[in-house]
Amino acid sequence: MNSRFSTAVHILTLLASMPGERLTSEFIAVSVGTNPVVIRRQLALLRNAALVDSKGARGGGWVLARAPGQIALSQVRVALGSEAQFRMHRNEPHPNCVVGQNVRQALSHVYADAEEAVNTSLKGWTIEDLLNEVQSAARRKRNRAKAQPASKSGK
Amino acid sequence: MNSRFSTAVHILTLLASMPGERLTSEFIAVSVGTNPVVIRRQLALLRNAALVDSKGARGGGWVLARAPGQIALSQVRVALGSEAQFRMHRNEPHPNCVVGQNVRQALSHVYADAEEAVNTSLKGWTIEDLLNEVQSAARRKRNRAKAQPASKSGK
DNA sequence: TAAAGCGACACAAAAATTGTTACGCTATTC
DNA sequence: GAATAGCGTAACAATTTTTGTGTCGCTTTA
Repeated sequence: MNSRFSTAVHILTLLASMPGERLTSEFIAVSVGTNPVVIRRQLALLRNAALVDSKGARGGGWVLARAPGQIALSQVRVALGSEAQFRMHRNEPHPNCVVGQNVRQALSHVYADAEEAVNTSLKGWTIEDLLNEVQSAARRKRNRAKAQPASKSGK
Repeated sequence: MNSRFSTAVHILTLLASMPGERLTSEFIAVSVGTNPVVIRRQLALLRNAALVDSKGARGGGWVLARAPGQIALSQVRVALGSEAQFRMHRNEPHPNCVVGQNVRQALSHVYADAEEAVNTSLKGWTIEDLLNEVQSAARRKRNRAKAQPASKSGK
């Protein structure tokens, strides 16, 4: 299942946090804690959806293709093609089993409904929202650390 | 990824299609096309949620614990504990990366929202609905076959 | 013209899921 | 009351999916 979506949001938020700068896949990979090729794979999909822009060669790298507030998480989801939260079981049912022969089709309606619900939900969040949450969480941590310089050198 | 949910719905629909009868895990396994132990694993979870009832020993087997119209797919989902459609990436982010250190927490809000949306959607479907869909699909196929006894002996 | 970066593919490693075997326990049935 | 059908469960094997790596070519900037 898809931790890919999580990674993609992570990357986009990172790009949003350093506006204007072109980040290389290697830099991103170090921040995220994985391999540059993994990053490129993800970003290639996001580029197809016109969410990011890449430039090869020296001085190249990645930037957001639009304002963070204009990137809804539903778009990210679609871009990744990760719309398969539900998955059919692929067993060969017994030929005489009426249920087995037809349940998948019935389920596909259910799943289409659920997908739509998820999408609607994700439409309510943008990369800007995420960045804000991340930054205020970081601020809270800093304040807490300053208030109680308890453990290691108040860092 | 969870094709488990699909399997569980399949099983429940099968039980609903033969009301009153206790089906053995082996019978179900043959219908579904898998191993009895796999079936039991699933049904054990559904039993914990009081959706089905089992009886061991001779003459034993499984039945629905309530009317098919009283089993919502959201309950099935909860019973299976399959509420992890989204998964966090588990890479160790760089210690200095503010985004990496906080994005998971931010995402957890997003995911909680989405889960709720899915649940609401699944509440709208019951096993009875599925059974009806399955049965009318089967009926349609039969009629089509009768209308054009084209291929193999009009079967 | 050399180096930095992306693009893409093939392959390796790891993780998660699914299937299988085996054995104990319980309640029927004869 | 003994044999048998069937669940309960755990351990293990096989498969599938996901993630990570290595490599090499191409492009652009310095």
